[in-house]
Amino acid sequence: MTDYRKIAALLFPQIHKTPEDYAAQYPARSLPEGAAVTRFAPSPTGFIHIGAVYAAMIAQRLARQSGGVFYLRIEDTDKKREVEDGIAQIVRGLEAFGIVADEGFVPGGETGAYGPYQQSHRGDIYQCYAKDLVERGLAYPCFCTEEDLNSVREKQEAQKLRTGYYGAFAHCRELSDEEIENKVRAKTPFVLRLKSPGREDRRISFADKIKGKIEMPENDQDLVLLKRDGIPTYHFAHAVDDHLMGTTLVVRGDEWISSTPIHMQLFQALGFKPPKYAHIAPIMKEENGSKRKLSKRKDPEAAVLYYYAEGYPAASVLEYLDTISNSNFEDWRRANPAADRWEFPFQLSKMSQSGALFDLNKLNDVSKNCISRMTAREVYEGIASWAREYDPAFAALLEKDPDYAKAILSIDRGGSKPRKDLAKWADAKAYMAYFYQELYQPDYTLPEQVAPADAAAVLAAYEKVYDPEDDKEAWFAKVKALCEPLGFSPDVKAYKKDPSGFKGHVGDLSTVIRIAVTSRRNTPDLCAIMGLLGRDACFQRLRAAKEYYQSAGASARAGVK
RNA sequence: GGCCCGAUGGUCAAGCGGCUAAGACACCGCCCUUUCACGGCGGUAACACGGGUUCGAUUCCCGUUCGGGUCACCA
Repeated sequence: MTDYRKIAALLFPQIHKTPEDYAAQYPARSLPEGAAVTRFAPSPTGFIHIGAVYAAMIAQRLARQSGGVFYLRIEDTDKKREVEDGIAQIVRGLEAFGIVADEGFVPGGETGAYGPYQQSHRGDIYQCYAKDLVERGLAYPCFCTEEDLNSVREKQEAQKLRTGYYGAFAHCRELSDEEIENKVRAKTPFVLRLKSPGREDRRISFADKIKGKIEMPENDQDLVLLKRDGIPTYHFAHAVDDHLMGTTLVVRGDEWISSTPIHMQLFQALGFKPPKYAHIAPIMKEENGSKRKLSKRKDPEAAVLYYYAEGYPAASVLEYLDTISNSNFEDWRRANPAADRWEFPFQLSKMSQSGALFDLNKLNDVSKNCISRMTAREVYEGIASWAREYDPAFAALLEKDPDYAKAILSIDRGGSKPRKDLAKWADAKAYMAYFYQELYQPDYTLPEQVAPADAAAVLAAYEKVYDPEDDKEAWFAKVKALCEPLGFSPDVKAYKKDPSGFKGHVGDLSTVIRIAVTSRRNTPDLCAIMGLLGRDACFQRLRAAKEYYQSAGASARAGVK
């Protein structure tokens, strides 16, 4: 007859607390009815994955929406994969997207009454529950070596049996008290395994909040609870922590679905009420015609830093993620363009069952809309702070005269039909370049239908009438007035009906001026641009272009002869 | 291979027994327009396949195929 208490004491001599002690230390939370306690529980293994932000964002939303708590727990039970500064990277990465936990790890440290929120600091807690399991005959030490395990697996494979440590293959289940005592005394390393009460021929089901009812065979594997070093495995830590911390809803990637039977079993063995689960489908990437999960290793766009470096505003990435998470988000946004995204009534049941391909086009579109809703000041701040890090020279240029930059960004901003030129801060430099002498690179290439000599004539004439004081109407009236004497039609429609007799229309003519001033065929309102550039710069550019076309016209004539 | 999950246009997706099968992004055309952008209008484009159930299947059931996940002393 096995004496479980004796074995437990032998295995965990230093543990004196009991589960009751911890139950008292971490009382149930007093929260309003229906409030969800959710969490984000990453491993500090390097940069934050976009999928992690996605999951964290959903968990946070669910907690906030229900008046609950969202906390950040660090799952650092695998020292091999741990990365230096990992925790700070996570906290900072989330903060960059406005995700700050209510509890657990937050910028500046750790907070909350249910900690520690770092698994490596919870060793005694796990050991205590492990000891309890041993005392109750639900867990046992396993002294098998890696080689033992391998040979078992080979045997199983040869016989085409399910592999793993279960049933009759779980040799250490049968160890006598004496054998255990001897091995422990001899300091033989061991892991602690669950004595699984499950049976493969029985089924277990649970109601996933996203995927609905999922039915699977029970787990009958004697899973490792504590590793050789005494550190818990994910499964065990999950059960203990989420119970003690009062988690009511676990939001996690759907790669965990297949281990949920294990978790249900663990919760039961420990006497805990299991949380609800919401398994979210991963964000996918297309490669060579097939889908696969965005990979941290292979895909730069998996890293949240990528979006940051490209200059996508955090708000854009979040909104993009919102559109993926609930397909009615876009409709809601159209109906509530100015509303805070927190006001959107998010529903887990509206989440997609299968993974969505990451769509850069869509991100760009969402981001353009986001940026178009911002004020010039916000856009300026966004560009400047991005540039400080990724394009210091450009940042310096902007910061030399913030008001000028803001004025540029104000052109056609606001109103019901705002421009949507910028998808990311990195687009700003090209968009603004011609406003800065330091960045300006003249390019006088004309549209095909305009001859250099005509361009020269247009500029020569325009130079004489240009008045920086003109408002938009006066400005355009002058451009129009130039048309007929120079052989252009002031009326685009009339020209299109009958192009004969004209060299072009006002559009062509103003294009000449536009190119002369900005070296661009397409720009926002030219009058506003010239106003910002100032009279000196405008005259200077107008003249330079005119001279260019004059000499080009001359050489063209020379060539013809 | 076992076990799970999934399958509507190029992408994201509405749909939940009877619809000319929404909408968004992308693409194309037209309109507006001094250019662009914005906006408006329109267009190309989809229910993976085979069996059932039913008066009737995109929708329900079963197979097939395909895609994804998982089978660690990693999370």
